[in-house]
Amino acid sequence: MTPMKEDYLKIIFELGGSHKKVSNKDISLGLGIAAGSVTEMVSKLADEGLVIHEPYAGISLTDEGKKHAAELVRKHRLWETFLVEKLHYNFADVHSEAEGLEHQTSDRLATALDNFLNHPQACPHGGVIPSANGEFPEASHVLLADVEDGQTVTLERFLDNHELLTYLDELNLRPDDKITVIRHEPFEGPLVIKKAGEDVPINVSYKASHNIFIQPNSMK
Amino acid sequence: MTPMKEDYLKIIFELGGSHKKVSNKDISLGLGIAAGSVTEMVSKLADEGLVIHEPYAGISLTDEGKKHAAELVRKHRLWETFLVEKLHYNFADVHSEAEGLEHQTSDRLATALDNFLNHPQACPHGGVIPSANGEFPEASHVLLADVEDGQTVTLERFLDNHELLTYLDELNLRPDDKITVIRHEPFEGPLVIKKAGEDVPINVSYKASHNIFIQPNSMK
DNA sequence: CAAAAAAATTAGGCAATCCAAAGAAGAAGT
DNA sequence: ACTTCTTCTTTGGATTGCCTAATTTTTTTG
Repeated sequence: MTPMKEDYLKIIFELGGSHKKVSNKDISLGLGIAAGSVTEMVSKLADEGLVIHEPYAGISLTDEGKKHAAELVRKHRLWETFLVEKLHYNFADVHSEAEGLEHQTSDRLATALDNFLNHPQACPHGGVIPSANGEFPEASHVLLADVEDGQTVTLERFLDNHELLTYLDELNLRPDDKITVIRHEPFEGPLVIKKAGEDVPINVSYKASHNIFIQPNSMK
Repeated sequence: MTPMKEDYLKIIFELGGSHKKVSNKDISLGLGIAAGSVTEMVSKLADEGLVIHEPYAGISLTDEGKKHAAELVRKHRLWETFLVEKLHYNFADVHSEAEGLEHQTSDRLATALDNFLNHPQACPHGGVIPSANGEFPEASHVLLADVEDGQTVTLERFLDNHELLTYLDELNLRPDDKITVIRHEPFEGPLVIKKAGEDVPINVSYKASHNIFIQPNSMK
C-alpha cells in the first residue's frame, strides 16, 4: 500500500464511498490529479479488492477498503488532536501537517498516541475518530443551514478545509458550541446565530453554513 | 527534495560525509541499494549542489548538504525522544518509527516538538540533537573498546542499530552511565565493566564495545 | 609490475504514477 | 429522438528511482 493509494482510498471514503458510488471527477478534483490518472489508479485498487469500479457508473469501497480508509482517518485525526492539544497548534493549521504524518504511522504508534491523548472521541474540528479495528459511527449530515429559525442546536463537526476553519476560528465557533439560529438572511445571505449565554449575534456565511454539521438529535 | 534524496543525505552525513569523503559502497550498503543506483542518485545530488562527487574518489557534503542533513537528524532525534519520553517506547524500538516521521516533519512542527519536549540535548541513545539552524557539535569518536583497564568513563552515545540497542537495554546500560573498565578478555572476547556504585560485573561483547562511544574528556 | 580482486560507472530495462489528448459513453435540452 | 455537453476511459509519452549486467578504474597482491 503506497501513500498515493492511501490518499485515493481516503478521498473516496470522505466523498461517501463507504455507502454510495462516487464519481471519477470528484476524486480527480479532490486530489488535484487528471481524470485519466484516476481511472488508472482506481482499476489497480479494484484489482486489489479495495474498491468496486463500475465503469461510467462510479466507485465505491469494499469492506476491506473501508477498513483501510477508516484506519487512515483515525491516524489523521489522532495527529490533529495531538497537534492541537499538545503542541498548541491553531485548529485551522493541523490538517496539512497531519496529512503527511498519517502515512508514516504504524498501528502501534496510533495505539500509543491514542493512549497518550486519553482516547479522544473526536478531532479538533469535530470529526469522529474511528476505533482501532476500523469501526466508525456514521457522522452527522444535518447542515447548520437547514436548521429552522428559533431552534437551538449543538455544532458537531466542520469540514476539514483550511479556509473554512480559519473563518470559524475568527468567528470563535467550535464543535460542541450550543447556538441558537436567529434568522436566515435572503438571497444566500448569512445565517444569523447566537452562542448560548451570549448576546452578540454572529453572521455565518451562506457557504460556511453548508459546511457545518449539527447534532441530529438536537433537532426536532 | 524527495524522501529518498533525504535518506541519501542522511546516510552520507552519518558516514562522516561532513568532514571526509565517503565511499559509494558504504552508501550502497547503508541504504541497501545497488551501487549503480547510488552513483546515479549521487550525481543528481551533485547537480543540486548538495554533495561533491569526485568519481572513483568519494562523496562529501557541501555546506548546503550538511545543513539539510543536520535538519533531518534533528527531526529524527526529536521524534525518538518524543517516542521514548511521552509514548513510553522502549529505546531500542524508536529508530524505525522515527525514520518515517522525519520526512513528514515541517520546520514548524520540529520547533513545536522541541518546545514540547523542553529542548532536549540528546536523543535516547545519546546522539546530540542539532539546533534548528543546522548546527551540530562534533560527536565523540572514542570507542569504549579503546578505554584502558581500570579507567572510569561516562558512556556518551550508542550507534542507532536495533540489535545493539536491544542488547544494551538487556544489559541495562544507558547513555550517561558511569562505568569502570575491569579488563579486556583476549581473542575478541568481551569487555568486562562495572557500573558506578554496583558490584556485579557486566560483559559487553567485543562488537558492542566498538559501537559505543564515551565522553572523550573523561579519559586521560 | 602485471594479474587478480574490488569498487565505481555506464547502459539498458522495468515499475509506478503522472499528464495531455483522443475517442467512447452517458446525460440533458430542445 | 437528435444534437451537444459532460464525464469517463484509452492511449502514448514523460519522469523518478530502482535493478542487473557489462565495462572501466583503482587497489591489492604474488
